[in-house]
Amino acid sequence: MKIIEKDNMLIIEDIKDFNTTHIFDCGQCFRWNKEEDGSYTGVVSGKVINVSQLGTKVIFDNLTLDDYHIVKDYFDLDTDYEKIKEKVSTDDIMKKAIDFGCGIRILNQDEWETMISFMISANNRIPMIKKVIENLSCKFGNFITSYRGRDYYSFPTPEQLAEAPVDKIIECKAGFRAPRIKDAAERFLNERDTIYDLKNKSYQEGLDYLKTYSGIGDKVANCILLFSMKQFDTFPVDVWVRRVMQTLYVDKDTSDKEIRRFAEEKFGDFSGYAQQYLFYYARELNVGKD
DNA sequence: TCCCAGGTCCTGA
DNA sequence: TCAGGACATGGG
Repeated sequence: MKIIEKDNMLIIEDIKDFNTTHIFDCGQCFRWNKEEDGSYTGVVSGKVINVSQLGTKVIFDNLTLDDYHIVKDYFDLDTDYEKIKEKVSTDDIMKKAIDFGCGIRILNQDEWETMISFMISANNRIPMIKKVIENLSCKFGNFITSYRGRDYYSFPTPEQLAEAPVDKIIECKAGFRAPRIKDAAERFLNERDTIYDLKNKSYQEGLDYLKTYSGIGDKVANCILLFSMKQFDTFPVDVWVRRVMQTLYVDKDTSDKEIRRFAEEKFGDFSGYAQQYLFYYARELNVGKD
């Protein structure tokens, strides 16, 4: 892997297991938008970044070498995905799913943003989730900059959402989730340290803590643990994962809890990665629907 | 009009 | 512990 800085761009050559489409469209993040040229623009650590890819060359626009640590951490660039794919390739189904979603990386997202984003995901569609998050950012976040003719705002801080009236959060189309979002923001102000320390705690400890929030159940808690707290031994079960699992692995009437147990036993410490490959595979190919 | 979405909460067995 | 209905919102 070679890193070059040029004209406010960071260019990484010979990158392995990195595919922008698969990374941004596999449902783990909601703030990246595809540009007309096929690149993606999003907000990370309060910075607007554009990512484009040509084979094994990835270009991060609007970024300097001083900020390399931001993308290194966010895109998990130090992790060897060859090893992960090897561990997860336990059967022909997984081999197919990995082949299909090759280049997926599990991003290291901010805990606070991930908590609120997945609370919004409950009983919601991905385009709508993105819209609500965008509305919240425009209304309560800070203006960052204009990029390619579009205005970008930071994700609102806990303070900004704690101060927001519930009816203004409802105006962002958050629906019945609005009071839960406000409650979470108010709690976060006092429990910030506990939350940012969960990545150092056990999976079970994190799960139990997160589920004390109104609006965070098993599925959402597992997504938060996986996508922002480096807990990879978890297997969040949503409608798509339920479908693909019931179609390819277990009986039709298997409960979500049993599916999760089955998968966590099968994939162990790599359950989260397996789940992402399966989710993307199921959703893109409509596995189990109809 | 009805069904459904990266579910959760509440109620009643 | 578990099944079943309610819950905002918008697209198909």
